[in-house]
Amino acid sequence: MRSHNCNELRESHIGQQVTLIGWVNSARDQGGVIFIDLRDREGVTQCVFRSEISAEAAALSHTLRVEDVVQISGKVEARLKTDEVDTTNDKLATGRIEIVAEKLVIVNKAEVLPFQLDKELSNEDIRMKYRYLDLRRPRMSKNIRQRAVITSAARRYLDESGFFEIETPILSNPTPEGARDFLVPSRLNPGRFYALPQAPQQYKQLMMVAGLEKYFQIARCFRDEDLRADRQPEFTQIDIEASFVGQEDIIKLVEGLLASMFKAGLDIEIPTTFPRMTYREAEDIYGSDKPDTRYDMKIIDLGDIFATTEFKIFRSIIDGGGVVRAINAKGFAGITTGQMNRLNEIAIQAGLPVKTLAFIKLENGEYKSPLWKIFTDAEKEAVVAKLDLAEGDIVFFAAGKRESVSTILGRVRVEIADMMGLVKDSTAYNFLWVVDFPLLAHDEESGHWVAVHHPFTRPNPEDIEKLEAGDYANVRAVAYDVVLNGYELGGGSIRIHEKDLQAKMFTVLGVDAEEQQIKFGHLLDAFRFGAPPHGGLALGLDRIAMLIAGEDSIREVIAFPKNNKGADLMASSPCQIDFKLLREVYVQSTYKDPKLAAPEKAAP
RNA sequence: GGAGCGGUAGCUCAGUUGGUUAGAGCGCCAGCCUGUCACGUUGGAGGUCGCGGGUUCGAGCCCCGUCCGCUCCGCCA
Repeated sequence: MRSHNCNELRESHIGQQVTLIGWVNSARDQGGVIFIDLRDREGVTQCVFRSEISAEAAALSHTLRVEDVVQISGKVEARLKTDEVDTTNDKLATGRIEIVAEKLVIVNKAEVLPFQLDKELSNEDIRMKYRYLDLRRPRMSKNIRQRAVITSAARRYLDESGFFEIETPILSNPTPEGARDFLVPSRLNPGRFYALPQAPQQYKQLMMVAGLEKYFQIARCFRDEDLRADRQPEFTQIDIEASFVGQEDIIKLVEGLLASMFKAGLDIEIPTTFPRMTYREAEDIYGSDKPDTRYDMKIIDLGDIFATTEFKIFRSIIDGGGVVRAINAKGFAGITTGQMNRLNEIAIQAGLPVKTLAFIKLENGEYKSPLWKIFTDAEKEAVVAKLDLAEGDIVFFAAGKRESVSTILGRVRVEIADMMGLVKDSTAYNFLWVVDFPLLAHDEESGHWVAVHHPFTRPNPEDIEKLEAGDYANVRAVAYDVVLNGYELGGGSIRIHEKDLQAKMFTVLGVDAEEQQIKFGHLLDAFRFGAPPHGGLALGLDRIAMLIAGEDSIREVIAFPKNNKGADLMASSPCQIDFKLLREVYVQSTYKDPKLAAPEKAAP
């Protein structure tokens, strides 16, 4: 069908007879001479039609329309370049040659497309409905290719590191205490259901018990939760588990893995030792467990300055074990009213107990602040010094419980960075390990302790006494997240491999012995028969591909993603299921469609 | 479940204080054009202003409701 692809021919091919096949990328009909840019997935090659060469081909070329599939045969010729005329095109890799067409076969005509492939398109409905056309656009085609390349690099790296790629069941059980599950009814077992896996967590641990030692999987995972730009109901993890390893082994492996993926995807060398930060530091300094460290704007604690303050509000908060903290948005004193309102909204949403975010700004040598008249001279001086408050700066304050203040200032920090455009270098990749996550968190709503990572996570051996003593809030886990530019790329932990410790953990989480046996019996049993110490991590492949592609939604790196409501507009899924099909799997719908349920109005 | 932004030609968007026949660019259709590469050029077609109701002499614009999309919070590794 073809002798070369559309990105192959160079000056060295001049004089050769070739056949190309692809899509009409553009047609420039000049009456006597017609230029067709022929495109395949590799690139574009210009083909010229002249009636002197082939009257038949030239006549047919007048009828070509963008996106027709055509086969063109002819001779490779040099494009003319003299002092007077230059017909070469440096924008094309093939721009120094062209095909002088002798034969044209219209393989398949294309109707007029619903949108132009060479223009950006903001209507995501239409993009998704015609996703197969959307994917023809260079940007999307590049994204999908890049994803394939980095996936392949990950496979190669793990393969070379001695990991077996092993598949785990898609039809499995619901995940206790996890996200909502997608359910699949079982026809052979009336009234019973499978669930699609949220992650292959238990299977991979059981593979370690099985003695497979090093496992990975490019694993599809499913969660029935609300969606976001970086969240899809089905997504892909690079899931990794290994035996006889500690945290340092996993960290080293993953640093190398990510380096190989970035090398493959972007041809850049990233440093293979990432900075580390404890969870506590991340929360205190950046107000997030996945801080974006491409810009500074650290949260500063002012507890020492206000330790003995007369200012009643700060006084009572500090006495009550709370904190007073602030961030300095350097050079942002010119903040607009609209931006200020936006920050207030964000702060309130994040839990700010008052209606406005307190600030101090220094403009034209003058301090402006609702707090200024309240602070003593010594406090003013200390605040200015500690926050490095200079001309043109604005400082935002929050006071209250430690966690709440972190959240508020962390969100405000990110928003300010966005408003100020602090991320100037779009090719900056700030990797970071966040370590020493807490093992447990108290869920205010249910009153229970819940696992911060998951219930199989190993408590830090130094904190075992605290676990025994019931001091749950202060038990650290051997758990770690890898973060890039404010996105969590992945997380993992060293696991519990002892039956008794695992049972103890379940008990702390409020799972009694009977329930343990029902839900986790297989795992507890497995741990009785010589389970090796093990641990691992899972990386979000979609997010990595997104960041490498420079996109801000994972939909841009997934061939057929779902929209905000989990729908595929092209295939119209999810769809209604025929009553007969439901009956076969013993499922009865209790849903009443409000549109159908509305009583018919009598015609007038 | 909540908040914000959006929905005007096939696509991207503009549309003033509510006022004549709702505009532009690209695309599309029909011509012209032998060196273009965002080709150029002449002419033309194309609209239920998301949908429903209301206010008004008059609504793309104001009000109420509703649907859809996106972003964020809640939720979620």
